[in-house]
Amino acid sequence: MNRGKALHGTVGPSFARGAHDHTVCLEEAVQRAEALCEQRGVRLTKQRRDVLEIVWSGHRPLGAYDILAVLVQEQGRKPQPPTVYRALEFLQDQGLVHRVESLNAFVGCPLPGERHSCQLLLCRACGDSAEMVDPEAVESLKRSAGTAGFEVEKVTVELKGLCPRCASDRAGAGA
Amino acid sequence: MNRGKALHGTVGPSFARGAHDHTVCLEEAVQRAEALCEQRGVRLTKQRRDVLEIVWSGHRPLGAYDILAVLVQEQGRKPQPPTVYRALEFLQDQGLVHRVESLNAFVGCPLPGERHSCQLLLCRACGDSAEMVDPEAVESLKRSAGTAGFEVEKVTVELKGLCPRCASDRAGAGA
DNA sequence: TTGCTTTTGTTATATCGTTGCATCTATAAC
DNA sequence: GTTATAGATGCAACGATATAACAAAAGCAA
Repeated sequence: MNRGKALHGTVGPSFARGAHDHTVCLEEAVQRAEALCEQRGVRLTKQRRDVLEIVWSGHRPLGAYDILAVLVQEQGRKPQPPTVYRALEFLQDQGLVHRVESLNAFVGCPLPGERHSCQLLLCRACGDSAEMVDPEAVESLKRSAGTAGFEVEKVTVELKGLCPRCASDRAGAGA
Repeated sequence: MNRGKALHGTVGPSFARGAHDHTVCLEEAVQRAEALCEQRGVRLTKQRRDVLEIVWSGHRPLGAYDILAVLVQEQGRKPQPPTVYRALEFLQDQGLVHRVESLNAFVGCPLPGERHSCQLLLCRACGDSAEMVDPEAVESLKRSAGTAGFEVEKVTVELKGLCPRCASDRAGAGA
């Protein structure tokens, strides 16, 4: 878990730490979600939990229709797009998942409950993502915008590039 | 024009400066585009120039289908989506327009030719946008990502909130 | 002119997201 | 327990965004 961790640098089980036990990773995410929803008096229904688990099945952002496909595969019923989008909306409102604007996709948030604007690292090679917290950058952005008279409400930062693994693979291949 | 201007703070005819002569603004943008394309030996065809002018008809990001609608309205012919997307792709490659990821829309770049990652200010009330340059923030982001072993190739920053005009309108309304 | 490359036209289709309304389910008041 | 209510889900249709594949045309150079 990340509770009590200083909010600077990469957070969550990002590719920065290499391999990890994803079963545990997923379990902890669901437990955090349960605790938060309980605490806030909102309902983490089966649909919502299912969608959360699918999003958390990896660290690669998933499209709404990817999620839908998994739901269809896993269950007898045949949910429609609104089902998925509604669940995602709830999860976003609760800060449990982030929307990745540049991919039209969704990814689990390793820091639910903490008020933060997230900075996402997106690997263009393997598709994996990680969340990073850089308060200085965010402060600088807000300051610059403020100088221009702009009142910032939401900060979206997405960095595209190569994750450590893919970068070294590329280097190793002689590129 | 912005040539020679220090690359820090808002750039272009943003809402930071209030009203401006947009006819001149558009003309200069097209002239910059022509000069750049000439210099690079690429072709700013009629289609591409038309799309550029439509994008630059205001400072509000336009969707591809908005642009398409204007093309249909202005011309006898009836272009199809690929026409617009191809023109937009060209203009993006040449750094003449930016894609606004969080809006699935496109907006003219006031700094073509300069190598920069753009930080966009997006007003949620009036829809207008402005471009800002904050090298410190970008450096900080790259540094943070680098610490995690991530090789940054592209930095996307979009700030949503209220532009000066809309912010003061709101305040004036007693809100 | 001829041949080649680049651009545009055209049709169809893929992908992403929402509206509107009916139905069901959990919760609470009685 | 029954019933009223709000919240959640099911469902059908649709709207918005984006691309694939191939044909035709336009620019350019030998």
